[in-house]
Amino acid sequence: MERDREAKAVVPASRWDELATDWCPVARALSVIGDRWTLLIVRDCFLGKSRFEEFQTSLGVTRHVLSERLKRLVEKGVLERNAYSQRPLRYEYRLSDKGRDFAPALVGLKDWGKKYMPVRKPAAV
Amino acid sequence: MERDREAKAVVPASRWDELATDWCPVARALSVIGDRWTLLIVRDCFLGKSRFEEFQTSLGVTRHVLSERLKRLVEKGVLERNAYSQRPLRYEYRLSDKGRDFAPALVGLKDWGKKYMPVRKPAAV
DNA sequence: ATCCTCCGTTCACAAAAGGAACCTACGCTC
DNA sequence: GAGCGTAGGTTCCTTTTGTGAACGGAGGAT
Repeated sequence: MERDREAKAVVPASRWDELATDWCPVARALSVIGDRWTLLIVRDCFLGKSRFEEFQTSLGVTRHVLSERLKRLVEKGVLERNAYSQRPLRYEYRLSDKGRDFAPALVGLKDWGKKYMPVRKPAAV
Repeated sequence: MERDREAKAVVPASRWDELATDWCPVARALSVIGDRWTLLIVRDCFLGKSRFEEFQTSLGVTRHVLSERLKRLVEKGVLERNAYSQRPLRYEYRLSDKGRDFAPALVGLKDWGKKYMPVRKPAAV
């Protein structure tokens, strides 16, 4: 029996969702992408990754959390979940227009990180 | 006796810190500002807020977490902690240059939030 | 038949956030 | 000088999240 996975909102509500109706657009943006892993998943999508295993090995996030974050991103319309294979029925996650339009914000983060968080190997103590 | 609060790194290391040396500048940026409250604190700073109580009442974050985040932001050089009063010894938190330079990223988030997360009162079910 | 791959789910435990009370140091008022 | 108020935290306990590792299912490859 196919359990009705698609049907219901699977990600439980949390304090996060309170931000979704905040007066401040930054807060509302954070209600969707404002956690460590979510933003990194989106970054990976921009880098062309699209599959569960790709995200998992790239990020080192636990499968549990990855699964939850992907569901949320799909729910919120940032990603789209499409079957890329019918016979072994497999899904991929791709940026929606909403997701692609996140690029400027990501670039802002990238530039700041590049400028203020340089990679330097810590000098031996 | 003045306990040596200033001296030691107070915020314990966490998985977050692993991101600080990531190859990706976005990840490195997230290692500093990549959590819900931190980014909102920074936003408040841009809005002119600077004191513990202001952040606390504005955000509704617990004092515990606020205290930790402020310490981290100071440690990481995003905020500066200055005494604004000597006799009752009180401190304020102000954006550093590094912090102020975060503006473009914040604007990116704001624009995205404004466009894709409009405030709409949920229709009564 | 048996192993392998992909995409998850489940479970027990560790880490972090939430909530409320408490503390310190000073100023103000009575 | 006792008591109240204020700013900036800290401490304690509970609840929520995240981690790590194992398991599952549906099909392919050998």
